[in-house]
Amino acid sequence: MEMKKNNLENENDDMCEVFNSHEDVVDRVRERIPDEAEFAELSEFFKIFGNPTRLKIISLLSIEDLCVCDICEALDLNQTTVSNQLRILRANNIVKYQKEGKMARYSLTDLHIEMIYKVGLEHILE
Amino acid sequence: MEMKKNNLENENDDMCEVFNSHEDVVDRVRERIPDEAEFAELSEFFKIFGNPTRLKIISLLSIEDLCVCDICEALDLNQTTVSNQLRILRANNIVKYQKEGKMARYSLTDLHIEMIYKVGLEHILE
DNA sequence: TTAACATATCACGATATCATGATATGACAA
DNA sequence: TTGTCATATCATGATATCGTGATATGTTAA
Repeated sequence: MEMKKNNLENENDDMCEVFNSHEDVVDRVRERIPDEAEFAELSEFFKIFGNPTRLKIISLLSIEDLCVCDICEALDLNQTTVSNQLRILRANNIVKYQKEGKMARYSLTDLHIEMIYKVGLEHILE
Repeated sequence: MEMKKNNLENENDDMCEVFNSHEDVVDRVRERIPDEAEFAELSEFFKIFGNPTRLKIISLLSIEDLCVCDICEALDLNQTTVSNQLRILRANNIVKYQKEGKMARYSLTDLHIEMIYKVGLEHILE
């Protein structure tokens, strides 16, 4: 049992016992993934895309920059809902805005956002 | 007020009143976004990425295909947790698997998954 | 058979997230 | 300085999601 650890190619490839599962494979992949903090940050980031209201806002802003009341009207949502979701989008660096008098004109932070949205849409449409 | 509806270029571009917000803009973007059902499906899809355990699994599988117990060990997570998350990933068409005797070897469904994961990671790392 | 192992499902209490009503802020016009 | 409009924040109850213990299923070897 102990000997097997040092084999680069494990001949008994179907074996997967609790204290000796494919160790070489496990060690190899473990080194190549991000750390705990990065996974936490990344999941917070993706969580933002997991809400239809926020996706709708992202979808609109991928077409053109808009003020809050235009977003409300285009989506037929009340102002509180939109404003709350915009706050979350802002806090997570997904949208930015520019004040223009009374108005606030929102836009997507960068192209990553649009790419993620579009690849996701492509995926669900097969 | 009523006349303004038909202007292609609205001269008073800063106006944004409740019943007459930039109508041309609103109408234009409203037509170009997905429908309610697609937003619902897309948000369910992205929700999957919004959990660190699932992201870790996706991250591992973007390196190579793995069986359940290797995932458990590489991530130091108990079997129930991994198996439950794999079920969710399967149900959402994010991973697939192949039975090999007692084992189940998991892999990512397609390249969209890897792309979304990697663009997201790029985004948070600036 | 029986045992051991790999994996899956069920049930549950703790926690997080949602949309929204009430209310606040801040800009402009009268 | 008062009113109105655009937007933001706060508080809340309903709902969803999380990780996990207990348990079930299915495969292989003895």
